[in-house]
Amino acid sequence: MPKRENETFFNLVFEVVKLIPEGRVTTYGAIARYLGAAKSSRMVGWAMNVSHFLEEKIPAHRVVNRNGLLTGKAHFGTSNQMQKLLENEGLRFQEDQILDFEKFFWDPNKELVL
DNA sequence: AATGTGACATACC
DNA sequence: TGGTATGCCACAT
Repeated sequence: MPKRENETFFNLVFEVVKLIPEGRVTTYGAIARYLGAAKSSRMVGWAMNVSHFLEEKIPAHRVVNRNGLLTGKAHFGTSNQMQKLLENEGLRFQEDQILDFEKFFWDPNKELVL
């Protein structure tokens, strides 16, 4: 339903999210910062929300909040869907939180070169 | 057209 | 240490 025709913040978000390597995760803030809108981290979350309606496959499960907490798990099919996907990529959890989060953290600002 | 809301992050009591 | 307030932008109503 969303018409992602225009190249907007959203599209950019998707671009970045799709670049997240398997077994890695990043945060809303990191993405927002990478896009030059550090204070628009909320929009990243919105983008993820909309991503479910998109035809493109957005690994939204690889995007978590700054605490490495699966805040968006509720938006996946089941509560454990998101965690399951990540576990399948080799991550471990404890109370919906990623263990060694920093270790798996993929910062577009670092990994990608502007 | 205006207002409210949201998968966050930061700053400030 | 922890709650409240604010920024930010797209989307739904």
